[in-house]
Amino acid sequence: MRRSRSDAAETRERIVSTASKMFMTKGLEAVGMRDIMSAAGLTPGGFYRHFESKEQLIAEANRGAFDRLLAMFETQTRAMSPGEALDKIVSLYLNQSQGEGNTFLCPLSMVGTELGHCEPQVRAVAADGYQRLVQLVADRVSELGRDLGRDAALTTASGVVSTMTGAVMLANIAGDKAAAKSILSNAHAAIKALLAPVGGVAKAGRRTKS
Amino acid sequence: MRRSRSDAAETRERIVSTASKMFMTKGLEAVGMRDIMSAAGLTPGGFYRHFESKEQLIAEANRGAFDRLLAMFETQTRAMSPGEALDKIVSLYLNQSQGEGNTFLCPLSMVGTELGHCEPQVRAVAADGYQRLVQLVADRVSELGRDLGRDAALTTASGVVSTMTGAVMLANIAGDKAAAKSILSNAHAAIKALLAPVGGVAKAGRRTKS
DNA sequence: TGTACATCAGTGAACGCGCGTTCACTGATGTAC
DNA sequence: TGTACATCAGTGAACGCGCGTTCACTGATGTAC
Repeated sequence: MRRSRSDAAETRERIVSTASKMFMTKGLEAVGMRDIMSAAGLTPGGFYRHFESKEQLIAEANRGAFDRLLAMFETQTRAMSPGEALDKIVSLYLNQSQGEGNTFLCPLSMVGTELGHCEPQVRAVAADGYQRLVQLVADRVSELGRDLGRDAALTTASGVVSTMTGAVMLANIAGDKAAAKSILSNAHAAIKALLAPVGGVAKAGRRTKS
Repeated sequence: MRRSRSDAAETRERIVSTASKMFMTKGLEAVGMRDIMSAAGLTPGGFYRHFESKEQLIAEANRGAFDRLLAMFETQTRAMSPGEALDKIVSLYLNQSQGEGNTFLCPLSMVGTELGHCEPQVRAVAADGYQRLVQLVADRVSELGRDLGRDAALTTASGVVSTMTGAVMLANIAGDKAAAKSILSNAHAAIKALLAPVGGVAKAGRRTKS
């Protein structure tokens, strides 16, 4: 039975956001079309009124996940000093999959190695998400260390993002909760050490503009 | 036609090592039993004379990959100073998937997020591999900074491993070779910065035992 | 505004396919005497 | 050492299943007059 245009648009969004959560928590290949559609309260056939293929849904679901994650970082750190903002972003990122209601999950750390084997369309979304995440961090790093060049800020930010994504991925593999916590707190310490010379939040050595 | 026991043992090893390479480069779910068996010069049915299931093969293939990787690190850094050894290990790890003949690939960075969704048996192998990798790095860090406690060395090593695994995973997602190289060299710089205060190889600040 | 018709969101059964796995079979290897 | 037999590594067709996708269909929505 046909639905109104706004109903249809709502359905489409519901499919994408439902799929996004399922893909992040269970993996791209492990989640089937029937799983997604029934979780969205629909039957399988309806999917193809909205999307061309599962591949396209994966691309949109990941883009959506990046959008939500980055927007959340922006709002959560609004009006914070760059040092505080960086620490908050790192904390939020590292703990993304620790609690129960994990509404903001990053594709890079949750399904990163699967993305590496996807079609160019999907990989482009992932590569773009990575760039946006690095830029978000680099902006704060730039503010923190005003004497730093643009390149130095991007280099530092890239290192921070590698550490964060790696740590969350490893924490998801770790058997027990304690091992996961340990990986994450070690990564947090490493990132603080990385940011310290810029003038950061760490206890250790500080170096500011002149 | 039955083969001798040594032939059979050889066959078993060939299946594991063939599977290991294929799993690392294409992903665990993307590689089918027929692919593996035909790459090993066999037909599908023979598989079950050696293994109980694909799951068991995944576990063994990953254990083998860790064994080879860690043994390679040991031999490649034998008789090096701890600082040189660390730098060599980091270089080798970061460039594992850059060349053509990638014979030493780490499951954590190649199929890490897929491992997170596997059965406990497989996750245990991955978690153990992670611990061994951290220990290998921590040993060198300990040698480098003799005044460092055991815990501090492990913490630093854990940070280094998070950064390495994240960087290689991200480099595998990156569209072009240049972006990949950039991610890897930024990660290398971050790790040097992390190791510098221990008394490491970086140009920046050095701090040794009194 | 009311009516007639085209559109199309959503249904749910069905399609083809490739997956992991099983199985009857072959014949060289290993074993018992 | 030679012979008879059991074992089992490897074959390749087949099984059942779940996947992504297609399709005829339904009926409310949108459109034309």
